[in-house]
Amino acid sequence: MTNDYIVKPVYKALQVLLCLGEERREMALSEICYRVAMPKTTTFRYLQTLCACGFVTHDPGTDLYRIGLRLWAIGQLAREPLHLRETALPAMRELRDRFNETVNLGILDGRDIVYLDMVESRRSLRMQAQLGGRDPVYSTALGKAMVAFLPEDRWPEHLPTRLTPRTDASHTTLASLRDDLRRTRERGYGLDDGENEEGVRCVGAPIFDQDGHVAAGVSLSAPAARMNDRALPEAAASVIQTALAISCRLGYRPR
Amino acid sequence: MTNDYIVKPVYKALQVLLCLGEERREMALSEICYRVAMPKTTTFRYLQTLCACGFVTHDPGTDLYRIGLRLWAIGQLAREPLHLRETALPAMRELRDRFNETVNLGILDGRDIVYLDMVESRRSLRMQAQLGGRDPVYSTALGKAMVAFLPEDRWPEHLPTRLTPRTDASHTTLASLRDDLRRTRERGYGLDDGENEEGVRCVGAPIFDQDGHVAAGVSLSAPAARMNDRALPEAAASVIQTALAISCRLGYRPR
DNA sequence: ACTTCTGTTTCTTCTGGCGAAACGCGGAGG
DNA sequence: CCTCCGCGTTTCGCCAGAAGAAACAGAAGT
Repeated sequence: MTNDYIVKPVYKALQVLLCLGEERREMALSEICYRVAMPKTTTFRYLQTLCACGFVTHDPGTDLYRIGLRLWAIGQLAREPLHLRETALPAMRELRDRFNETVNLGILDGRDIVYLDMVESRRSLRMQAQLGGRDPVYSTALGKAMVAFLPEDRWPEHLPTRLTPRTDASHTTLASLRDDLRRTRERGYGLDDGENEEGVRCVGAPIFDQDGHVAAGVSLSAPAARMNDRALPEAAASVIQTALAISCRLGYRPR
Repeated sequence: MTNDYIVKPVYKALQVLLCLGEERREMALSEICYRVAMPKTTTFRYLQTLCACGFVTHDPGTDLYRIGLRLWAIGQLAREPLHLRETALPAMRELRDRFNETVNLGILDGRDIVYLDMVESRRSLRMQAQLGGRDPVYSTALGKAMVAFLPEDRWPEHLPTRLTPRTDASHTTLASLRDDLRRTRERGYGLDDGENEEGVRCVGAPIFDQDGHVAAGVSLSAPAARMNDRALPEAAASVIQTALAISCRLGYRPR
């Protein structure tokens, strides 16, 4: 079965929907059509159709569009990540309570990670990702931890062809990124050392399912001042331990 | 501006998506195409397209489809009902705490209500709607409370042309339903007396926005044994009071 | 073996998706 | 005042591809 069955108008309209959904704010027609690189007329029609179905809401006062009620509702009802979240939550809480830093659960989606759940530090200064939000695989500990444990011939599926550094610490070449992934695999955890956001350190480890495949990842994030080089080894070991505990609850059997 | 801009394939694919979303379980191709009343080939293509974009996930083992990660993620990020929920929540909690029964917040969406938020009773036997879930306007106190305060020429937008009773207590004719709506408007609250679910009573009142338009509704639900005819007047008065408090926080000015 | 049901593929018709261009409006600047 | 620009909305005609009937392939049951 190949991809011969893509209905082009549907595919393109869904890109419009994704654009609005990921932007997380109201957008104007011009901005949307620029973002999705489609002619204005086409984008306009898709938006009208999306509005007719309740997936998008148009504010006639401002002429801005935003995600609509029906999409919100379906999103609340969707069971997609439910089992994983429930399974991971107890161990995530333990990890959070041990370090009083934020713990994230995420999975791979193309070249991004998507945050499935998070258990936040109780401190004022804490990491706060968005449930359902995304970050690039290559600049996050979560992303690197998951990809590193995939077969190498599957890495290109999750890595960009060109790197857009998010900070001064981000990787700028694919070669250095692949080295980092190999290091990640050897030591068992991925490290985001200010690559996704300046001043933030993050340690991530992969979660395996019952077939031994990478199912998700769990990470501990903190301000760099609190996760310095002395604190890192213990944090890394605990993240690995947490990921393993969750994996076993998913049916994974370590060899 | 009329509805001359509907892109048919997009519209139809979104009906497939709505079908899957509202069903809340995995479905097979045959069942979906029966539900949306489309030819198998067409439905199959739409599903492939929806899968390609991550809105639907196909399980190759079972050949079943379900709502996919990307739709879940957008649903979590969507801000659609956020302001209403935040505004209503404190008053809803007070109402719940006063009666120790479940309080629901919902809005109109076509002929249904959609549950935006809920604050649940702490008792074992309690009402439990689904966040993002739907019920028909005509059989719910929430629905009736909201529609009753719309101009009557807008009632047909929200009422079915033919009634499908959900219980023995449900309305069976449009005439009796319209009488109920007029009564609702006179007394200020809608009553679901076992019409949506047997043995459940529910009182609902409309929430108005700053322009005096119906924005939402709030309701108190309980097992009928606990909300008998002696308890009903006080509950109704409190629900009306809560709705008014929320309305004022939304900028509504009572006359 | 045959039947039934499922999902997948093929082929041809003609609908309507598509986008360039035009239109209308409001705001900013000279 | 006028002109320009940028926005969203509308028009028009071509041909790409959406559409669906029919066939195919496989699995399960009798």
